[in-house]
Amino acid sequence: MSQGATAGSGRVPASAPAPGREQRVTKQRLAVSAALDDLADFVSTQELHRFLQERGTTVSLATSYRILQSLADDGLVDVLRNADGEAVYRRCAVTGHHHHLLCRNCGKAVEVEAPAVEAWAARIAKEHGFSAVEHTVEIFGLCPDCTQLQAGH
Amino acid sequence: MSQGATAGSGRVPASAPAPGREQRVTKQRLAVSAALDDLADFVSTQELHRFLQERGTTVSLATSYRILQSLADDGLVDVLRNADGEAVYRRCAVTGHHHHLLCRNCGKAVEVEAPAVEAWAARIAKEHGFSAVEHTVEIFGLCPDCTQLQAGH
DNA sequence: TTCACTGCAAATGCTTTGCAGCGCC
DNA sequence: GGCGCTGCAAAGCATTTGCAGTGAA
Repeated sequence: MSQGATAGSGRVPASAPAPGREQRVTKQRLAVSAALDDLADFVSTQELHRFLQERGTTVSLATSYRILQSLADDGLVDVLRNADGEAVYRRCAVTGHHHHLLCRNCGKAVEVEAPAVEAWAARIAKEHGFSAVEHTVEIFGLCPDCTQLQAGH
Repeated sequence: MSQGATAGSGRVPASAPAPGREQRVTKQRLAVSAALDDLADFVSTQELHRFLQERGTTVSLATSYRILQSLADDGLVDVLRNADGEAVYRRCAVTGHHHHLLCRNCGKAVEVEAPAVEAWAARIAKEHGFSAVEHTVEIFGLCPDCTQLQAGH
């Protein structure tokens, strides 16, 4: 609690993500980006690193962590936590801000948008005088498939 | 990712949790249970352990982890992951569902209700065929006091 | 040439586990 | 009296970070 919030990325939420923040295009960055495209599903840093090794591309583990965090900070990928508490990333299908509907059994994730919730969060924060606001919204449940399995049990 | 539930506990999912699985009533177990009642909200094991220490009850950190996992295995508490990937627990039967507006600087928390959000979450889940739904909503920002401090800086 | 990006390895911090003693049943 | 539960300390792991060399612009 004391080491607060920062929602995954160990970065100070400097309110403005610096627009002119250029990023050098390196072999490693391209490799990670390409891997995310190919995987097209949530992967942990460890998994992505293993994938790159098998593919023959060499990117050190530390660098994998750094690139993934960087991408997440820039909003280019989605960050979530799997059941083991590891951070998992996936290329954003939707570029805008959105939330997730997660199956607590199989891990399936559905992206959902919630303009109403965004507005609500902004209003509540304003009413209480809060600034530099961010929010997280996650819905957990059993997806249709897992619901059936449970019922059959 | 592939392995559901057990969330971190290196425990074999023995399919049937053995009905007669008796649990000895120890001072520590009672202390943890009482603490969960008093906190009545999601706490990480570390937080709960700190809380117990401040309260004067002595329960080792390792034991806190064991008891919390045990309770979770028996379905007596809810388990979730916070933004930092730590496991957070909460007593199941919650009276009065609500969310929080948190200051990321001083930790101040304001409880807020959001009937509109509850309804939205339920609807979204239903649309996607999800059952046994729960959700978490947290808003992070700088409280009025901390906003001023930042501005003055 | 400059300075961000990398790789390596050590460090960090949460969580788990082995082992011996204690206390609930 | 037996055996599960505790505490302590060491081990395990994912993730982060310091530092010096490399390469993109």
